[in-house]
Amino acid sequence: MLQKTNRLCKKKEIDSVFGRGKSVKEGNLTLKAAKNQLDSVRFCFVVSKRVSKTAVGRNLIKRRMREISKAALPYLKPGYDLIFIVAPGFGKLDYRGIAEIMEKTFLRAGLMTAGKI
RNA sequence: CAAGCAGGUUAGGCAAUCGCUCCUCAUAGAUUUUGGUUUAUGGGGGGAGGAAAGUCCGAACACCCUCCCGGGGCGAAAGCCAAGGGAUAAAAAAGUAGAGGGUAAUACCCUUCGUCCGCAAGGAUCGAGGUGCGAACAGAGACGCUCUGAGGCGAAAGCCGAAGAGAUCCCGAACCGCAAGGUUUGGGAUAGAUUCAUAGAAAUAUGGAUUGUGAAACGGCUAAAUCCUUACUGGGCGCAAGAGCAACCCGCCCAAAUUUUUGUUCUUAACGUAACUUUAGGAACAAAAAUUUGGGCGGGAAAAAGUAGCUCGCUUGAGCCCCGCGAGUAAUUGCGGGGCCAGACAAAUGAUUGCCUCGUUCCGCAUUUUUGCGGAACCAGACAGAAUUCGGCUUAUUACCUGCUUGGUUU
RNA sequence: UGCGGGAUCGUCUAACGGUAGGACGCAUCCCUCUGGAGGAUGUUAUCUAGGUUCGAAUCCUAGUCCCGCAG
Repeated sequence: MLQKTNRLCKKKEIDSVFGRGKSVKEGNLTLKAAKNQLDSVRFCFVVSKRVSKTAVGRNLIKRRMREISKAALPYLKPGYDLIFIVAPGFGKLDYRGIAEIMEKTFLRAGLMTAGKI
């Protein structure tokens, strides 16, 4: 689990990222990124009910993405709010598959310099 | 061995690295609510289920409505107000239904009677009293026509019902019309085809039987799943209930500042005077009003808008599990002992690995079959994640165990 | 989390427990030199599974899917 300083929780802030953020799409994953006034990177994960019918399946995807984000945190540029939106078809992937897609997404968005997670 | 019926248990373990949340202790820091609050680090401890699910029921708890009791207060009295407690009686609405029991309570559970289903083990969302719908086809005939109603039966709902009126059908008469038909009027019928017995002079009444049709046939069937009554149960609304604080708004009070007005005192200038007076300006004090700021107290009814700010409720309760001794056929329950109990708030309980068993699939050998042994692969694999809390029900699902029934085969 | 509503032809909708109707579509034909308009004929449906009933779109139970409300 991420620390509280790396979580994006408030509805207002999420709405503002949706409004002014730039989006990058890689496969089934969409990333919305926007600058914030802080030194840290904050994450938010959106997994709709269409991805997985059960709460267990959705929580598993979110937990794995949080772990990958935690591992990637030292390599990322600070000062951004990030929202990951998961599209259907994501539930079949395991940990390594998700990590691969997220790494590609970070590189395409220009948030990461070294390609190591 | 096969098919089936009933009941029960289980829902992996150990370890490594990196993390999250709650409680507690220590250290360091911040801060005038200072044995408080809060931040960081470290030590210790706790951290999903049998269904956490569906939300189909029931309760606890909270608020509201109705009603009852009511400490106390006011009043000459009648009576009025009212903290608080409650659901005996009433209203309304919703539900329940063989009998008896269990429970906080239920549409749940247990025992038992009857009925139905099943060869059986067993099973059923069957069960108060009454009334009532029953198309089409088939059939002679399909719930039996409507209203008033003397009288009778019944605890009630309601039922039976002499007689009369209307309606429909059949038979007939008169009139109108070329005819189809129409109007008026008389009689009969409106539960019954055939047959038997009894009573009777008879009409008829009562009781029984029958072919065929059909789901159902003058005697029943069917209401939790379209009604009424009786008996029983106060009702509604759900923790996004509800409460407090802050903030905001309104009112009052206090303090300070500024402005304006008035009054008093002092002073400057001007007209005039012996002098007071008068006019204009300044300073000080007092009073009033307005505005702003700060503090305190009280309130926020209705409507509209904004903000999902903080805290409590919030997790130990009708608790759950095990053992022993009792009550009871049982569900359940009394006493004693021991053990266990998550509390987040965009929402923790995890991620990546290693090993061990439990399993699953495949292959080979032995065996009549079941099965056993060996090897390989997958390697805890299914359903599934607390959100106010419990008790049921239902649905989803892994691996197994026990008892019983029927049938087959072998001895 | 709690509470509530719904599912009927391709679409929008009706229907006391008793033959599932209508509109717009679609197909064919007529009309016209052709198309449109108009006319005629036809096509296609009760979310799923049990139950109550002689009989279920309707009533009951369970499930699936969709939608709404809360301060």
